[in-house]
Amino acid sequence: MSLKQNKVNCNNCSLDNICFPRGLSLEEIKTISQIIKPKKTLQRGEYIFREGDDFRGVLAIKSGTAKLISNDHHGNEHILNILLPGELLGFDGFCNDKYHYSAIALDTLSFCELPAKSMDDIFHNVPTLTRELFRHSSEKMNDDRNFFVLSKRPAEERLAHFLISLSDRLQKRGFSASEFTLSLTRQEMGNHLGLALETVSRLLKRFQQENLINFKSKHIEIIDIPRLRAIFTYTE
Amino acid sequence: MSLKQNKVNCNNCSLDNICFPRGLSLEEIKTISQIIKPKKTLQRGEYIFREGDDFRGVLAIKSGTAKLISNDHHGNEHILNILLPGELLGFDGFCNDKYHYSAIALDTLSFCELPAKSMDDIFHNVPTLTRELFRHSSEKMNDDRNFFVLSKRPAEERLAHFLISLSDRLQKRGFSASEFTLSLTRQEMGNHLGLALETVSRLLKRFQQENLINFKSKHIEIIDIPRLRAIFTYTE
DNA sequence: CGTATTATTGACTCCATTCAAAGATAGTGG
DNA sequence: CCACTATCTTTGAATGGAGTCAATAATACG
Repeated sequence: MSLKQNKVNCNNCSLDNICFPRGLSLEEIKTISQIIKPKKTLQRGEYIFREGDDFRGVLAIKSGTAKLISNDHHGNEHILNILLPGELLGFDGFCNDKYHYSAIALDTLSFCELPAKSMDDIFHNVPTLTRELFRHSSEKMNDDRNFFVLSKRPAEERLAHFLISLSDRLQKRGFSASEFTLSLTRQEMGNHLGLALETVSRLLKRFQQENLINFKSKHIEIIDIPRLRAIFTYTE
Repeated sequence: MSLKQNKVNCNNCSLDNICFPRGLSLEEIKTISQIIKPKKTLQRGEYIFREGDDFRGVLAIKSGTAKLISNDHHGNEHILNILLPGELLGFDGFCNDKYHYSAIALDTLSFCELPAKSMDDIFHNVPTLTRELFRHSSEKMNDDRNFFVLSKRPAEERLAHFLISLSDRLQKRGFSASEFTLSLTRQEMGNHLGLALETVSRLLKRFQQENLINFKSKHIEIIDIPRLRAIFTYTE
């Protein structure tokens, strides 16, 4: 009983300039292509990993989206972040050799894996990737900090920032910056932003009335990106 | 004109089991002692680095405390964290080769430096330290996540958590868990916790009335650690 | 097609903020 | 060493932004 594994070729990947291979030479990309485990596919609702699972490695979303969830002492779920294609997750696993939050597919999703057991090998032999991993990890910290600082601002700024942040990140990945479908309920958006679901609903309606966005159910079109961005960028 | 630099000896350092040398062999500690820049001393109010400064390296607080500050689009300061002896800072600098927040001494403070220019050397030659740096960085991310999740809870839970978190971290570093002087104004505490300074003042008073703490100006004594911890741990 | 989940909308409530004023503390110079 | 000033803290009263509750509407799903 042997399973055939497809070989990874990071060099062919459309995400090569934002994912693991970022900044590496062709030679180095060949090396890591042999280390990285080929992509696996999950359906909506399936777990990439669960809080408390053993650290398997740093993962990269190849396609689809995911939500990161942490549970607090009161049994409430907290959506820490939404991940898009090309984004990495699992850096928290280096501490205690286990994951500290859960990652769940929001769509059909595929991901690649830089295995934990290859990590020492990488540290020894591919210092450029090591540096790049620190850079990725550092970027994540900066994004989180930014989100945290904004989480102290009023509801409308938080929602505006969330939408613009998605738009920016989608554009960087070659998707439309102005139109997307977000597989999140109002409840989940509210949870992520620290708002009641009713508040999210009311604000989306207001943004639509002000001709900033158009939405139908989970499909969102941003009509006026600059004005939506201005909501959390400038004080009026 | 030559400045004499004292040599670092991480092996002699009282913080060796929580700082850079954590988990390293005696041999490795010797190696990094030659790489790490000896400690510098700052007075209260002086900057360790400023937001936007070039990345000099990852730093370790040797003695004293510091606050990390970020500015938002509205010109408001946000205190991201309070750092205690043995804690590392600067991991955010790997991204864009600059620091993304400021670090300011709250007391007379000294710190050591793992220089940015030695980083590639370390990645090549001291993989154990590389791994340990990831572990440190990962721990920081987990602490921040924990703080973030709690920042959505009511004011009293946030303040209780802040006090217990300081107590825990101080104890781990060999200081008293129940008594300390915190060089922060009510304004700064409130800023860090996302609360108005008046709210901090009122809550501290309530905690004192409930015999959870005793305080006089900036000196705080925690009388009942378990009950204070229970405030943010259990729902009643 | 019927049922369950999700979304909208309105009315009411509350926690924490803001405003304001007095009191305490620390730092400075005569 | 004390007076003076600036800063910080406490306390009370009023306000408001977002949450909760509740009922209806829309959408998704088996």
